[in-house]
Amino acid sequence: MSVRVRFAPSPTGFLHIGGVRTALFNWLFAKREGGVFILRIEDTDKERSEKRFEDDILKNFEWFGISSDEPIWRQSERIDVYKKYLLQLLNKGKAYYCFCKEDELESEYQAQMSQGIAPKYSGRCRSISREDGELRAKTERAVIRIKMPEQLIQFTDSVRGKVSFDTKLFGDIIIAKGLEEPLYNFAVVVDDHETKITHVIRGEEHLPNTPKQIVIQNALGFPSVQYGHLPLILDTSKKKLSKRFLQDSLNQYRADGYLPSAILNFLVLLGWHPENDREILTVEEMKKEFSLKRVQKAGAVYNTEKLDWLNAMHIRMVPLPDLVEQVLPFVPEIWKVDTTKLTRVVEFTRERMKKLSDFPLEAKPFFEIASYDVKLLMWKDFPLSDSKKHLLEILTLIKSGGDSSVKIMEYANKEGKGNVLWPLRVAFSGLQNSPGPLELLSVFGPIEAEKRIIDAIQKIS
RNA sequence: GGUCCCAUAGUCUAACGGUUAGGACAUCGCCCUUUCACGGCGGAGAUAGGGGUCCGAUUCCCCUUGGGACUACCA
Repeated sequence: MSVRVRFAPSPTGFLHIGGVRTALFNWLFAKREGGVFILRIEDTDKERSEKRFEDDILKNFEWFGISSDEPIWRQSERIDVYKKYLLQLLNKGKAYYCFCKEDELESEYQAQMSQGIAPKYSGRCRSISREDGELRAKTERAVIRIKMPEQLIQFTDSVRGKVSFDTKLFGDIIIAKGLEEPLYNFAVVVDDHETKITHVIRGEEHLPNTPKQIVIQNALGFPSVQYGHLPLILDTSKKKLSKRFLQDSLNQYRADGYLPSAILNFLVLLGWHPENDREILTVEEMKKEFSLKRVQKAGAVYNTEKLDWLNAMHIRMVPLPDLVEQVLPFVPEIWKVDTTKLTRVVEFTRERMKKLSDFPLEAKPFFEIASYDVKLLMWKDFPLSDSKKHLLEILTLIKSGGDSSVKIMEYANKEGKGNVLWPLRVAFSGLQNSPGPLELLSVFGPIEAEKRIIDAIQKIS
């Protein structure tokens, strides 16, 4: 049987990094196994689900290059199907209507909790007959509960191995707020079955839901699926990272010019590691090498220092013309006029960038000179007059034509590299730190060079 | 409180029961170098504690400790 997996976000908020990682692991697993990856929108919660959130999720997936192999599945469009299965459970006596009031239940739970017992539903409405239940449900507000069999649920998790839960602690859980309003645990089971999902790969926070879903699965007579629970992504104090933080960071990364491939590379390493020691991976390599067996059990602290490094590495892997394209959103309009020049500048600055938004800063000296203090032209303890002398000499070298950079290097080797090249670099960039003077010269040419050198000389005198 | 899960450096991680416990990020130092970045070389830094099993435990078992998730008529 071929592998079928899904990623099932609920559109109650913007897509966050944790979701991207879960989706990535599912997607990679499917690709590796030659299977199918499905995107399912879990919008059964009408109050909180919003279209704009769904749009955001889809838009981001496109950016990452992760796509659903089949049409997107929306729970809100499947209400009839859930209803069918709900009825089936009701008819078989495996589920029943419950008319208990929420606030009464609440105080019951409180009482149980204060006695140190796990709070659970008493099963009071179990005794209501099918007919009575249905009748009352027409006029009275009712929820549907599943009869929880008392048993030990055991399953083998792909990443955790054998896991077991005692259903005695659960009680009869609510699976729907009525025939038209299925709840998460129930809808998941139905959807996974309807879409023939073979492997459920999701975050560890879902581990306690698994036995409940297995019970529902059994009641419905569905075959079981293989579960795999991914380690949580934690903050520096080892707590599960907040959705809010994860959402903001994804938006921030996009705005800062992190490459999707670098983010994916960073995320895949959060809980997984290839067989060798290689860590810089392209998406294609991830697809080839991913395996559930090598997924970590312990939670991973989210530390983005490595993301910066990975992003720098990925920036270097992008072919130059593509990189120019990608850097464009960060380039001031006036710099876009000369694309040949822009390309050369990108070439000289790509290794200096950690993220694409670094480009304007790194590229600035190629286009314009910063205002600077005359003292900056001084090399170490040598007098400013030395700098002036060297700049004057370079000026004549440039004016004499030919390959001026060769001549400048010859001169620099004779006079001392720092003596010559430092003031020249400052004259060209006006900066404490910048690319080398010859690189700058090769991009903006002799005319601009002469102008900047003359300005520097005038500053000195 | 209850149930469940987890435990190698600051962080991400590697190690069919036998390794000087490996790699990467970060950090520090040196080199390269006109500066910064890049690059190269090197340093410091870890198996939570205690019991077993075994000729031999990072690895298997138990306990302790610590951390976390879940505990909705949300997903």
